[in-house]
Formats: sequence, C-alpha cells, structure tokens
Amino acid sequence: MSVAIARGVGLGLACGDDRWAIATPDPLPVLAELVAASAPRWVWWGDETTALVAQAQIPIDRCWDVRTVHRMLFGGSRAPLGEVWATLKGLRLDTLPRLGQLGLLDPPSDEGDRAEPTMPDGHLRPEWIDGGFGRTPDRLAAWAACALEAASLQDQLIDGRGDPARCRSTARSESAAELLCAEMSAAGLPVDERTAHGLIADAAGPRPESAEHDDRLRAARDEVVLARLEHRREVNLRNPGEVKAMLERQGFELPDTRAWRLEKLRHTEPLIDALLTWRKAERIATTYGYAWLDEHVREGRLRGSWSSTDGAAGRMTASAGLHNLPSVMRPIVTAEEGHLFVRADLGQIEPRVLAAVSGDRMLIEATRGDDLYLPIAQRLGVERSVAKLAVLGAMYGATTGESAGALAGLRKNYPVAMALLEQAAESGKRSEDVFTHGGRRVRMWASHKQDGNLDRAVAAAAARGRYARNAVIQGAAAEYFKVWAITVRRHSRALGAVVVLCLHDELLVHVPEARADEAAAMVTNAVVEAAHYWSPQADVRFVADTQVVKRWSDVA
DNA sequence: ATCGTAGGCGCC
DNA sequence: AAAGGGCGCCTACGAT
Repeated sequence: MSVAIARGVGLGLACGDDRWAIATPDPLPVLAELVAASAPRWVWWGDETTALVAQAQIPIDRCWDVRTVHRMLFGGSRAPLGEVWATLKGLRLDTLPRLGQLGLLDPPSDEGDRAEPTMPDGHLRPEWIDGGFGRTPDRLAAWAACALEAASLQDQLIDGRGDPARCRSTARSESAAELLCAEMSAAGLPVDERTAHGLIADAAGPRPESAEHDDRLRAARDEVVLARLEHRREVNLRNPGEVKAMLERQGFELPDTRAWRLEKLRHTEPLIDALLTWRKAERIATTYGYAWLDEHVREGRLRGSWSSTDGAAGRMTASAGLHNLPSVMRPIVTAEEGHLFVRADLGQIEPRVLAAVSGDRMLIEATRGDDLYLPIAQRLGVERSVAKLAVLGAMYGATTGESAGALAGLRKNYPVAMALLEQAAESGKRSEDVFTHGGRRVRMWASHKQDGNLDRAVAAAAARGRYARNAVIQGAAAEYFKVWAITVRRHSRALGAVVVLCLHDELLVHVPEARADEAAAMVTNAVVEAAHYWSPQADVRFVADTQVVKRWSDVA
C-alpha cells in the first residue's frame, strides 16, 4: 500500500482512489499516529515534505520521493516538478507554463470550484507547484493524489528498464537516503564551539574587532612568508600568478604553484615551507574561520544542507564544509554530554564494488581478505603499492606513470572487471549516457564547440571517457553506501542513536553512552545486511572499520 | 555592480 | 608514485 502526503493548511492524504485532507492546526501528530498504526510506503513529491517529516521526527522508513526517483531515472541534478510531471505524462517540455512575473501572467483562475492540480493541457499548475497546493484542504488532498499518480507512473517506467527489480529497490533506497539527508540537515552535527574557537585562533589569530584589526592580522600572517624573501617586496599571496612570479625570482620554474608540486621542494627552501604552512592557515582563516562559525554553528550544532543525489554519479553532497572540514578542525566534532560517536568507514569500497558489479570471479576472490590489494599484487607479481595504484588508476582513467605498466597485467588477470570499465569509457567518449548498476542514469555531454580543433576534441572525448569510467564505480559505490546508511538509520532508532554525518564511505552515529557498543555492532552488521540487499554478487565481501569515539578525530 | 571562470585547496 | 574521478568554497580577475 502507498499513501501520499502533502502539507499546507492541514494534511492531505491519498491512497488509491481515495483522497482526503485533515485540516487541523497541527496535523503532524495525526501523521505520526498513522505511521505508527500502519507501515505503508509513503509517497511525496520531494524536498518540502522530507523537511517536514524530518523536523517532526516522524519515524518513516519506507518512502518514495518522486523528485529523487526522477533524478535517478533521468540523470541530472535539477528536477523541477513541472518537468518531472511533464516527462512522466509524455507532455512537451517546450509548452511548460511558467509562473508569471508580478502576477500579471498568473494562470487564469479557471479551475472553478474543483481542486485540480493540472491545467487543461495536462501540465501541473505553476502556482500550485509554487506552494499553492497547500492553500485549502481540497487542494492538499488532490496534490497528494497527484503525487501518488506520479509515483505509479515512475513504477511503470521502471518495469520497462533492464532490471526492474533492482531499479525499483534503488528507487526505494535512494528515497530513504533523501529522507536521511533531510534529517541530517535538520539535526546538525554536534560541535564543541570552544574547541572550534581555539583551533581557529591557532590558525587565524583572535577574532578581529574591526576591519582594521582584520587587516593587521592578515598582514601579520603574510609577513611570516614575505620575511623569507631575499629581496623584500609586496607580493599578494592570494594571487597564484604573483606567487608563481615570486617563486620564479627565487629560482623555481614551475607550471603552477599547487601544493603537491611544492611539497617536494618543501625541505629545500624555508620560503616554500612557510608558504605551504601559510596556505593551510589561510584556508582555515577564510573558509573555516569565525564567519563560518557564526553562519553555520548554532547551539552546538553545525548545520548544512544535505542532498542525497547532487553529485554527478549520484553521490551525496553537503554544504557548510560538512564534507571537506580540514582534518585539523575535526576535533571540533564532539559527541554531546552523555553521548559518543560510532565512527565507521567502508574498507576499499570502490574495488569491492567493481568486483560486485562486474562479477569478475578472480576479483571477487580477492575481496575475501581484509586487504584486497595483496592477492592482486601477488597475481600481477608487483608490489602492493603498485597494484593499488593500478586498480585505482583503472577506475579513474589514469594513463601514464607506473600504474599504466601494471594495467596490462590487470587486463590479463581481471578481464571481466576491466572490460566493464573499458565499456563505460567508450560510452563516455561517444557522449552516450552510462548507467550505474542500480539503474541511475549518468548524463554525458557532447563537445561544446566544434571548432575543428582535433586535439581539443580528442582531449574532450578522453575526459568524458575518464568521467564515465569513474561514474559507474563511484555511482554504484554511492548506492551501496546509501543502503548501508539507511540500514543504520533504521536500526538506530531502537538504540536512541542518530546518523549525523555521511561522507562517501564513512558514517558518524551519535549515540547515548550506554548503547554505544551495541550501536557499533549494529553498524558493522549493517555492512553485511546492506550487501545482502544491494550486492549482485553474494560472495563479494564488504568490510568496515568501526570505532567508538568521543571526537570524530579520535582515530585509534 | 554582478556574473562566470580559473587557480587553488579542503575532503572522499 | 603520479597528479586520474567527484564535491564545496575561497580569492582574483575579466567580461558583462
């Protein structure tokens, strides 16, 4: 059974042909009761409802998020509801109505007394999409019924896909992951603000009291680097061109001033060391400084917006620095009083996923151990580090260096896995969309300019090849990760635990101290449960490293 | 002024 | 050991 919901002046619900609305000042308790009483699959259009369910902490596990499923079926990250509906109904996208500016072109009020979410031509009413659906109980019920129809159309569409059962299960898990994202957005990540102030002060100095003070602090940070110059002069360290010129004057000819390039020279020259140290501090001062703290941290929680699907291949994204907090800042992520974190990350996830989606028997064999690179190195007759580099290179599309040498060995020993990657790369070169194992479409793009420059066209095709090659692995890994995350979310409820961070292959779960060990075991077991649900190959082994910590940075 | 892009760097 | 895939966010800068 599926029940669709929408919320405005009350709660709109639809189930099969029945539609009804509950118009009370606070309909959420009613919804909570309904959830407790039955376990339907809840259907909704997208963000607005997930935010509502998350904020009200309604414990829904089974859902169908029309917008999220649309992104999965058609690719791309934008999915305006008007387009979603038009696509499902086979309506022309170039006849999509737009919400008139200044109200002059608002759709005529020709709907009469009937609450009808669509116009005579079949398109959704822009004014409804824009929030008008919530104005009256009748509209709410109709909007919910319309979501139900959209979900049903998507379900039919999935029947026409190559592997409907798998595609359907991906649609469901991705929908639940979207709800988890809404919950993480609402709850935030526990952060110790005093530690944060201390770390920011270490890098950027005290909190500036005025614009002039800020300038002085900046100049003082710069001075440490500039003082190393043989001939003192003003250089804008924030301008890569000026830095490059400065290094040239010091005798360093470099194509650019990237850290990995400078790192090699670090110990030959105090100036380089000072510059690299400056950049680290500057990163914290600018991106993760006081302004960041003021904007994103409130009452001990760091909040950003999470999306389950925004990454090109379907990875999660997060704003507010949640996905790229520098490691030196990670001690700020601290469990609250009486709580601990269960921190766990999947081990060697991408090559294990490659084994699963390709079904390469020899590679599957290699996943049996904790370290899958060891048996690969043995087969190839190379060092472990070389084998690792070669496997990663094959998935990222590296073509040069030592990894390229081992590539031939990989092709010979793991032909099925390598063929899958090659096929994806070929699709990419031809600008043909690729599909992840779970059925997500990953859009490719055509060459923008046909300027007749063959070199550039070849380079662009090669870039698409690398992108597509990586997308089928990264995308499938993201699908498996999300299944793991929602499995943990579902089991967390009984322990009073909450998933507070997802980072591509890593989970952070906030849990009362007394249940921490139970939660850790649950998280580890969930790796197997998720593999059972997701993996097309039952004998691929997935592993996780799980720890109970007070701070995110407490890695044993 | 506002926008997009490039170089850079943080994380995976 | 080489510098390949993804994301968000910073500054500087040129185009609009």
